[in-house]
Amino acid sequence: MDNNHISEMRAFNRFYTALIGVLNKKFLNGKYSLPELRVLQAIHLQEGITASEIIVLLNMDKSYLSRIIVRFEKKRFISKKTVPEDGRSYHLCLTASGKKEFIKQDAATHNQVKEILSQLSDNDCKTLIASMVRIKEILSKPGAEKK
Amino acid sequence: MDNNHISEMRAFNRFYTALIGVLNKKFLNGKYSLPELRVLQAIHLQEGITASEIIVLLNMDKSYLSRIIVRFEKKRFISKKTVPEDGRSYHLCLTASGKKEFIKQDAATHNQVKEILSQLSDNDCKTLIASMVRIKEILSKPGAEKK
DNA sequence: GCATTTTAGTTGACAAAGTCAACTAAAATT
DNA sequence: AATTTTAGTTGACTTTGTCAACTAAAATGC
Repeated sequence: MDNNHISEMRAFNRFYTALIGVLNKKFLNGKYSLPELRVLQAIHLQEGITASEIIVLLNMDKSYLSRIIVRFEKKRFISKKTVPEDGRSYHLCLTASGKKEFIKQDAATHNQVKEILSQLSDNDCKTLIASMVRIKEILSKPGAEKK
Repeated sequence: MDNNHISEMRAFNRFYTALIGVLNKKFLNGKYSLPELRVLQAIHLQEGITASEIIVLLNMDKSYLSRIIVRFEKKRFISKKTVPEDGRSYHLCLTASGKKEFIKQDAATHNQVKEILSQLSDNDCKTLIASMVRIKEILSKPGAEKK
């Protein structure tokens, strides 16, 4: 096993952590926290998702999630419908205003990434994205991402 | 500007955030927090660094850092020497046991990354690292990482 | 079909992480 | 010499996240 490879990957991890940190700080305009937005996104992507599904999906503490849901309910961004065949759980959906708010936030992140890419030459941009796709592919193969 | 590229980059960000999250959870054996380790690392890499330099380097709140330093001082991991030409600041150094502890922690992360890479074929590993290097290069060019 | 165990979600109490403003003392500026 | 800036500390606070206890419904096992 090549030590240089290990160092390189660690360097990349540091680099990318910092980058994402900056991105997150910028787009988190203070209104919502990252986990909150991820919850909105999860519901947006999968209307009717249940809390326990989100817990697995986002690897989240259930009490933490429960409170996030309560907050969004109070804001009328989320609605709950009891699951007919299971009286313990709820189907979560975005309300119209919840959807609107999510779209708005989502557009903001989109634009932020756009801004980064727009500073690159066409060639760099292509290479960048291709590299990202490759990394994702390689690390998604079985084994690499286990807990 | 290609919307697909933007989506790909966002997908990568989500993917890599999750990966780093898992890594961090694993190696943060509970003993130290991430910022704490980054502080140790900063001092390790640059013996005699001052608090205000760390603040810039790690983009950290000074009160937060101050308390981290106090904790490490109490553990005898860090020593302070006043800067001769500036009575307000201190040169920070790792003590022998501080260094030892840092090395230990550092080895743990190293092994963790090693484990990931060891699950890949030689080819995948090479491609992965090359991709990481390329991403870092491209995004380090002026403009892309500004606050 | 009744007793036990498991699961979904909520709540309370708390710990950890991070921020903000006020402060002290030294250095730099004018 | 007076004023402003800078380094670092401290107090008070908010946000973020965790843990364990709890309720009610569902699934399991005799």
